Amino acid sequence: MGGHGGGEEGGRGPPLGRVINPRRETASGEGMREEDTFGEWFNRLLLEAEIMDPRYPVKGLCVWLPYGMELRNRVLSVIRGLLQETGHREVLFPLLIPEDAFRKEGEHIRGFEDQVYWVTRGGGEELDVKLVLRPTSETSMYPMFSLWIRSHTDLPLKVFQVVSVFRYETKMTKPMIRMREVTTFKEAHTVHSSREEAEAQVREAISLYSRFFDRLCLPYLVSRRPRWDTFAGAEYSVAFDTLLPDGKMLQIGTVHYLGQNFSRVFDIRFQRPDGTHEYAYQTCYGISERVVAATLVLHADEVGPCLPPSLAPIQVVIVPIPFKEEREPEAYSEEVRRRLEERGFRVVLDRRNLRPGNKFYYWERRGVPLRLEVGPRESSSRTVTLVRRDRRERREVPLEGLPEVLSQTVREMEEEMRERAWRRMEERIRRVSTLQEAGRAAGEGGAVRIPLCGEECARRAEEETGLQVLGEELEGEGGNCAVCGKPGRSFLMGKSY
RNA sequence: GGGGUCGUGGGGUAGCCUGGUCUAUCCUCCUGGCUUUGGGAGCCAGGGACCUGGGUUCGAAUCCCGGCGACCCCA
Repeated sequence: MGGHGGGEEGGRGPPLGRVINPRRETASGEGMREEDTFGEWFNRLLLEAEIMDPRYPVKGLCVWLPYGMELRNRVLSVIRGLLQETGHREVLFPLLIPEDAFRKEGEHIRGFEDQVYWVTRGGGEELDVKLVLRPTSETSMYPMFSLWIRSHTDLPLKVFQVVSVFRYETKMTKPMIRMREVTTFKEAHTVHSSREEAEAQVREAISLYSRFFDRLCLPYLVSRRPRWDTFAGAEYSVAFDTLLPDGKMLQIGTVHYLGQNFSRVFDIRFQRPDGTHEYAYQTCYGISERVVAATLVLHADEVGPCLPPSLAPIQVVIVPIPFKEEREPEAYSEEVRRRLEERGFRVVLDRRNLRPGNKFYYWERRGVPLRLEVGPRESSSRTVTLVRRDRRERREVPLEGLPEVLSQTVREMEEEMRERAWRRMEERIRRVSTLQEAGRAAGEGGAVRIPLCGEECARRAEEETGLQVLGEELEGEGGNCAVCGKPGRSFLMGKSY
């Protein structure tokens, strides 16, 4: 896994350069400690795990550190793979959008104008045409789509890009969760020749994102956002939310059906086989680095994160347990490392001059999912001691066949991490039938499923509970509306980022 | 949008209320040395800080005002 750290020969050693994070006393318990606030805990986790440095001197901007960058890139390669398998092609549009294009779609501009950054000057000169830093790329892409699309044979068009987007957030910013520069915005945009095909694309996107979150071992809830929370310019929006340890819901993905709202104003038309013209039907859908935040936070314990092994920049750390006058473990641990690298595992052999326990903590803070302890005992019996980061149970495994055992362990571990995270989330999402129960359940740090008959009553429910209506579940059991008593459908309510 | 708490070495803090022995505390971290280290944090030495701009004062880490930044609560 070259390139990690400035360690020993071949870059295989641990990072010996600057170690940013401090040592900390650890307490028992899981994840956040009592005295932690979520924000402070998360900042500390990011810095100690060397994922991100939140200390950049501009509000709402952060720095990705090398180790975090590797994690980010692995996450991206998963989503890239899924998109490419389903016929999406990667593109890259400019960061700057001219004012007139940005202002074309009325709803869209109303949704974003309060939070865009303007570029109004070049050197000492005022610009004739003001430019916005994209808050999202519809208005950057769609004028070009209009040029590209002539005929039904040009459709469907399915593209995506991974870029920074900028939003002048007025709320409190939070590293990776609410940023003014979202540095990892994966946005897909598709164009279709019929409403049916475009809505089928919405379903494909939902299934694609579901598979993506499964790969990250993340639990999620899917709901259709209420009208007032629909993406600016869309006909409807479907969103994925997950529950964070502080009891708030985090939106980790959205899928929007745009209908012809944008194609009309950007003049994206195609010619049908019969010679007539029609405006195209569009969708767009996005995820951001918030998925990395969720992955870190939902699989963490009091020491730090536990990365899903298939995504971890370092999958296995080997810690030699030395013995006086005994050189054998060193040679033996080299052999173990070599064998695993030959089989494609991302491995670090930590030969630093530190006590083993010190190294255990060091790698656990960085979320390395698997550890091999190799001492005189293992050396003489040709075995290793395998420790899973999430369970910390020790288990002796013969060197012969170790790669197979590790592959098996990776599968089991991810399955377990996924199930554990799902269980923890579901336990905290109560099904309730009254507003009083909703308020109480949310007060205990969770969210609720509640039957409501429609958006009017959803509004009322928000006002009376102080909670937010996230949306109507796509698949959910109904019941009588908690506000008016008429037959209703399952809505999600909770506190939200 | 409204309210609150707070900015001290890279990280976490003591000191601030009651201005002066603050040449600023402790832990961690970093550097160097020692030690091949006994399955969960070795030992010794050294390095490193009062967010920023103004004001009050003989004197400001400490008091006042603005800015920037962090965290929390409510809508």
